[in-house]
Formats: sequence, C-alpha cells, structure tokens
Amino acid sequence: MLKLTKKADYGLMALKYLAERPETVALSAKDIADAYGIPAQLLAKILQQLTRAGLLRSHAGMNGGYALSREAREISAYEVIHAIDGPFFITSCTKGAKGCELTPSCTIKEPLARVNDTIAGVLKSISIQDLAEHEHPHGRGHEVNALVSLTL
Amino acid sequence: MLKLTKKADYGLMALKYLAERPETVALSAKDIADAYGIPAQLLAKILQQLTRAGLLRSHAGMNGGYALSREAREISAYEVIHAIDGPFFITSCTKGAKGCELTPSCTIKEPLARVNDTIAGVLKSISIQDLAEHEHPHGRGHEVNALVSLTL
DNA sequence: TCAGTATACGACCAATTATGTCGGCGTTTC
DNA sequence: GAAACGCCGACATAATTGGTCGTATACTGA
Ligand code: FES
Ligand code: FES
Repeated sequence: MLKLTKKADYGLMALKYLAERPETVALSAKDIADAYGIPAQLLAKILQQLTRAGLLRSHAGMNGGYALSREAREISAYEVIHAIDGPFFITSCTKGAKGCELTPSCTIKEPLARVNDTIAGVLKSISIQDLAEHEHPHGRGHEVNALVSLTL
Repeated sequence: MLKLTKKADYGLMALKYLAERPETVALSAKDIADAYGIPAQLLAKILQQLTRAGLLRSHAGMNGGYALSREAREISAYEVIHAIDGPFFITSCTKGAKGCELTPSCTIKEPLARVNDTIAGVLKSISIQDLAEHEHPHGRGHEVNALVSLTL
C-alpha cells in the first residue's frame, strides 16, 4: 500500500539525528535508539546495513558508534530507503531480473514504471539535511523546491 | 517498501481493460479475470470495492457485469488505489486519526508528509485513460506531462 | 592484558498484512 | 424458475515485517 517500512523510517530518523549533531564524533546505536525509544538491537542492524551501503562510518570499541560518511546534504532519502529495503518497485511483480509470470498479460507495468521513476526522483531530491533543517521552523529561510516531471 | 499491492494492480488492470472497450455495455468479473489470468473471486471483490467507491457501475443478472461510471479520463490512479487500499500514508504510523505512539520522538513525520502529498499528486495526475492509451505506441501523438512541485 | 563497550552477523520467532477461498444470499434476464 | 451474475463476510494461507537472541569480533583505556 505504498508505505515506508518501519526500518526505513528508523533509518531516516537515525540519520537525521546524526545530521543534527555534526560536532559529535560518533554516536552508538543505543544512544540513538534511546533518543527515539525504538528497539536498540533492531536499529543496530539497520545502521549496519547503512554502513555496508557506505552511508555511515562505524567504529567499534569504547566511545565508538556511527557517523555520517558524507555531508548530510549529499545523502538522499532514496539512498537510505534503497540501502535498507533494497531496490523498490511500485509494481507488485518484484521479480526484478526478468519480469513476472503474467508479464504478457499485465499491460500496466510499463506506465507504472514511469511513476516509479518519478517517485524515485522525488526521493532522490530530498537529502538528510533537508529533513534535519525542517526541525527548526524559526529559521524558515531555506526552502527546497524539487521539480519533477512525469511523462507518460 | 513503497510497493503497490496486487489488489491495486489488479484493479488498475481491470479498469484499463474496461477503458479499452468503451463500446461494451458491461463485462463480468470473470471475463476480466480470465483475460489476465488472475483469480476471479478476488477480482470480483476488488471490483465491488471500486463500485462502492463510485468508480464503477455494476449490474447483476445475466449479461451483467461492470462498466466505468465515468470517462476513463476522469478516473485517476489515485482514486483506484485509495478505493482499494484505503488512504495511504508513506509514513509507517498509519494510526491515521491522532498520530502514533512515538509522535513526539519521530521528527521525520512531517517532512515525509510532504513527500506523501507529492506522490499522491503524481498519482492523481494519472488517469486510467493515460494507462489505456499507452497501449498503442503507434499513435504516440498524445503525451501527458505532469509537473509536480515539492516544497519541503 | 584484561575488562568494558561497542559493532557484525546470522538464525530465529512473533506479529502483521496481503492474498486467495468458500458459502450463502440477492438480482436480473431469459 | 433456473442460469448467470453481483454482493458480502468469514475464513485460511502465504508472505513480509518487525523484533529478539546468541555469539563472534574489534577497539579502548586503565
Ligand atoms: S503483475 Fe507482473 S507484470 Fe504486472
Ligand atoms: S513512526 Fe510514528 S510518528 Fe513517525
């Protein structure tokens, strides 16, 4: 039903949290989990996935934890979602490689692929920074305007 | 993971099928299901939902079935999805009415609501007609261009 | 070098949701 | 009145997600 998984949600929250604290060297999974009241072990796994995807740098040992591997501005929501939930297709036939069983019958797939790309584009145009900035509504000077064109 | 349900997919396929046959008075659920090789009873339920939502007109009895209740051009993909899967929220907290348990902690909800609206806008800008037309690539004269603006 | 704190990873279970089926009932047409 | 159809709710099953556990490994500092 076109919904983000909780994992992706958690991942975005965590990254936003990190983006809001650029001064800190690293934050442990537990720190972040506690801040939001989400299961620590689950978040740990998510952060590990993001690390593997190259969005975070991790450091074990005391005072270890995670830190953004790039500028918050350079990390898109799309990358986060992709890293956590894998490549997404709006279409139900996620067979990825070579289409699904009903490929000949389902004539709706192709137009929806355009929609898929459009949504991906929207997500790509949003950075963690955008999410973090939104936190401070007093500033309000900075507005992001993403323009997306969809051609069927 | 931001994916359409099969029901919604089936629903869109069925409507497209109807849109491609404007001359026919009505098509039974079974006819359409057979055409695409999808479970007839399941499709029947979906079509019933679409009828309740006012997108289709139904007619019982012999030679009964379903027909579009409006011009294909006037039915958006959004309406179809909404009718089948209920109101959609990108955010995982679908508690609808009054937010979720973590509302104070989850600071990401609001910016994502914008994204949600953007996607809804894209879906609203696509009509069943658009899907049906795409079938005939020889015509190719008619292109739809939806422009969506996202402001965070 | 040892205790403490942290990530890494895979297996596993639990909860939820999506998908599909069944049976009975109401309606329309022939 | 019987065949062909829609209508509805309750179920059963399958798939996905969400979350836990156990253990191994890495780093730090005293
Ligand atoms: S459902 Fe598989 S091609 Fe559309
Ligand atoms: S998870 Fe509920 S408000 Fe974001």
